[in-house]
Amino acid sequence: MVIKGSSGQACRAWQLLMRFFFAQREHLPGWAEQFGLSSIQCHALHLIEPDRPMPMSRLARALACDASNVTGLVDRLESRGVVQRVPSTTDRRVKAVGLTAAGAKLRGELLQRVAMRPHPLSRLSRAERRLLVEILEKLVDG
Amino acid sequence: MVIKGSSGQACRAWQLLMRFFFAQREHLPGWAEQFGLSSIQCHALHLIEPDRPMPMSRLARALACDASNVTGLVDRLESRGVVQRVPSTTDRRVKAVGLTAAGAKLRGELLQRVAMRPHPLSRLSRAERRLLVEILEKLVDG
DNA sequence: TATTGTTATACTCTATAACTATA
DNA sequence: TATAGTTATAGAGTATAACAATA
Repeated sequence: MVIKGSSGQACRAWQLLMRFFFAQREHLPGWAEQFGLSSIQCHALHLIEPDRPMPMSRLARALACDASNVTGLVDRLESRGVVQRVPSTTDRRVKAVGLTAAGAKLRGELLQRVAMRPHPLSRLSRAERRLLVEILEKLVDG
Repeated sequence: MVIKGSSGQACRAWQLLMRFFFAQREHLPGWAEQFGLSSIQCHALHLIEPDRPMPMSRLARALACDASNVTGLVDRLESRGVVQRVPSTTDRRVKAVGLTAAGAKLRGELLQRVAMRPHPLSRLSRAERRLLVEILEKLVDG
């Protein structure tokens, strides 16, 4: 596939990042299923820190989706027993989403499993890894 | 967010790649909408090369989804006027998905736009880009 | 018998619009 | 008036199972 535009290397790097993206997109749902969750549910669970309930509206912003979706998403997570709606004490309109004990446990396992996962990265040298981190930080934060 | 397991740097790199993944996941649908397509439809369109119709079953494998989904996906792409089902001459069971003239044009614009997109990558030095490509190749192919 | 594509069905994710209860 | 969350509705992506046509 030949593409014109930009520098050759930047373009190639971008294509590779896209291939990475679609590879993840294919593998993630199967991976998440280990935990009885969809990939977006995993993402939501990882965003909610233990003992720190997050208002639904903030969760919607963090997930970059409409607030109306969060209702159903949280419904499903709640019926799965991993989160719990807790009313705000300061604003009676607000409901926050907090982890249950089971949710905090599951989230821990999930993060642990993610951390153990990067087998392909372990083939990189120490110097390569350091540089990759530097580059990705520029990419993700910028 | 503190995670135990693996080496610190590999873990950090993996977290960054995941952040990249979810950032893309948020931005891609909006980006694809420019073309009147969903992100998966963009992905499919980019997989089908001009003058090279691809059997539905192969497309399903390439998209890593069940064959039954491809029926609807191709229906929508067909009603959008960018692809066309063409019967195989050698096996009367198979239908291949080929680009229409409009589809080939759209695909070209799409790839062009992707190529022009990597602004964050252009901030990298030449050496950084080269190394990033090397590392990503190991990651994606492995 | 096995494979290709389709249909039927069901669930999740997504958006928009209208509604309620609060602020 | 504006905001937080819900509901109703619609469309797209996903899977499984059953089916017809073909190999």
